[in-house]
Amino acid sequence: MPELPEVETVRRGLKKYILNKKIVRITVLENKSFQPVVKCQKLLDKTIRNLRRFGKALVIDLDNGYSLMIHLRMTGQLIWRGDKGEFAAGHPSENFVAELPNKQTRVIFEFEDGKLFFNDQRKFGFVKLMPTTEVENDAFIKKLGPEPWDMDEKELYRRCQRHSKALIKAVLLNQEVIAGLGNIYADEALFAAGIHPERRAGSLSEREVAKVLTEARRVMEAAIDSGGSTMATYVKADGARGNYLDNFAQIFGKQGQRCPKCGKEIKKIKVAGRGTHICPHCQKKGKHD
DNA sequence: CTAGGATCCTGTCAGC
DNA sequence: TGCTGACAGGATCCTA
Repeated sequence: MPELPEVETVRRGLKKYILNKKIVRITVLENKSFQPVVKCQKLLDKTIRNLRRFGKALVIDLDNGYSLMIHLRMTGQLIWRGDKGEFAAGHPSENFVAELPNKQTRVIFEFEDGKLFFNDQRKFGFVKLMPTTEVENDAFIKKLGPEPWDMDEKELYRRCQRHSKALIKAVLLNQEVIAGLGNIYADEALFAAGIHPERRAGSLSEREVAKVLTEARRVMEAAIDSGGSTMATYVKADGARGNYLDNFAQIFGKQGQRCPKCGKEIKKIKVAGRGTHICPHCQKKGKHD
């Protein structure tokens, strides 16, 4: 998915088009994607009052005391097609420029001046309707760790010590430890910090943990800063996949290419069940400081 | 309690 | 061409 920077890009982009707008029609094409589907008509004639983000979850507050929590998981996308513009973000694919709805479209929210499509190839993502007062009690949101900017390096170090036997990459992917990092930004942050993803979290020094946190913030800030315009460019382009990531990433998806720091070959390995990109020269397993 | 693997689902790609 | 297995920007459930 869509990690924190992409969800933030969705939030900012959608806000321009749907804030204070009324939902005039709702179509659920895949029941699994809207929970609970029997209540979907509660959205009818309701107005969007706020868009919030909790880690990788987007929350849309309505004016009737209800909220929509949207999680894009691996392949979710939110695509706006309106009279006054288009916007697409989430998992990049040809859907960004395709005719919609299509067979990956799960939910359609219609407004007076446009349509919002929730597309999701693998159906892991979902839209969940709940009272606004219940959002912060939602199991996922309740367990969520602090945002990278809301915790200091000592706090992250403490959390690494608590999961001392786990691999550092697994710890960074754990949303209860720190909110928002996914497979791309975990690899990017570890590469930038010069830390091998298979190091045990408890083996990192305070200084190494501080470096990881600093780099995680830096790569995510950079992605958010470039996200909006890059996505807009992407939509207008030919739909060829991957421009955004290819331009942004230093290490992710770059296996076989040369490390930007030392020039040696970037490798792809499996860590914590996920494809993981490293420079074996710059990220050594035994390295301590 | 933690750590690690299987699982949900659709689609694409490499290799035979 | 058709088949097979691996893999995918995530999180949860189950087991040890």
